[in-house]
Amino acid sequence: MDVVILQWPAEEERRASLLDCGTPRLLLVGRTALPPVSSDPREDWVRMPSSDRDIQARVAGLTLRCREQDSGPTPGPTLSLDNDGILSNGRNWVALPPIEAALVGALLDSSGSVVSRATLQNAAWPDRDTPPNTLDVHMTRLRRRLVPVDVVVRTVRSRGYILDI
Amino acid sequence: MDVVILQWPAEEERRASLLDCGTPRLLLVGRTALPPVSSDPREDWVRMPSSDRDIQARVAGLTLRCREQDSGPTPGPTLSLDNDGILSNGRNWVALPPIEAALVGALLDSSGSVVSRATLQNAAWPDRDTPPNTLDVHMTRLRRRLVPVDVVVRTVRSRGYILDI
DNA sequence: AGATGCCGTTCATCCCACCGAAATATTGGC
DNA sequence: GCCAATATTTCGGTGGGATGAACGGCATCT
Repeated sequence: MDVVILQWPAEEERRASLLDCGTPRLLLVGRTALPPVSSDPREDWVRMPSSDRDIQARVAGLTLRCREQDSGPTPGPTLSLDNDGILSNGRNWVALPPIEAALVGALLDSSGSVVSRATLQNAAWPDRDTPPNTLDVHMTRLRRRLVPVDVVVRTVRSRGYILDI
Repeated sequence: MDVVILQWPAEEERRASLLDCGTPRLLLVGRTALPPVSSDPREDWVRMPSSDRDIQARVAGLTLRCREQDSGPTPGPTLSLDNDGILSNGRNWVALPPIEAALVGALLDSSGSVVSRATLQNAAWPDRDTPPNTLDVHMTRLRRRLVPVDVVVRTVRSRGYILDI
């Protein structure tokens, strides 16, 4: 887990998204900006300008702190899908309708590798076959629903789809 | 729990003893000193010289972080239901009539996962079965009553209900 | 007893999430 | 530019839930 370094307050939105997925981050605080106050142990900041040595030290501290914490009770941002179609990522979650749950299930099973359209069709409609476009439609809907939990489905043209967290 | 401010590396021994008793501390790092690298979330440091504003921000961050951590691994606001049907969330509370209390009880037992309609029916009417719509009506009333205590019951279509805090 | 208020039940109706299909738009490879 | 693959939008149908209203039981208050 690497520390992400970003500008503050310029990259405020990026910071928010990193916070959501629990990525450790170091904010470089502009000369006149107000430093952010956060309770997140995965965040730190330095007032710019600052020596490389100090920045390295902050990064090292952050890394240590995260490692410590990850080895603790919090196993880290895990993506999981339960039997009721609840997909949770960290503290966020969504309820997926049956078909979309089946699709995510198939994508999750082969997490990290591409899943073919045929496999997905089979997972979602085991006992029937559908016009090919149906899958596309459900993919679009699924993608929309996954936005709040910060999960992305990438398409690999003429090969299939793959999950990206 | 107050933050102790001390010089680094001059007060190295004092730092060690504060670390032992878990007191939050902010090290003022001398102009040429090497910054300490620590995994302790109750410690922070600033390179001197530094503005009061920045030091205040560090102290505030440390304080927040400690408070968060002290409140234990359960970060959620304590939601509890007693035997008299009093549901309290922080300093807010409501009195629930017997059936609604039973419903909340069941939802709370499986907090974090979906509770089926069947389970809820069984919790609310253990010795008899009701027309399915009865549950809906009680759910509607329950929701209305839960607004002031800031608790939401989400429905997971054709699966059941889940508590959301 | 009558009045009042809370609770539980049922009924009737309305809303909206989910799904499938078809039409249209966009993208990528050649 | 052309074609194939994929995206997106729209529409209608279906069924699960949500909601409001009405009724009866039961307690408390006057």
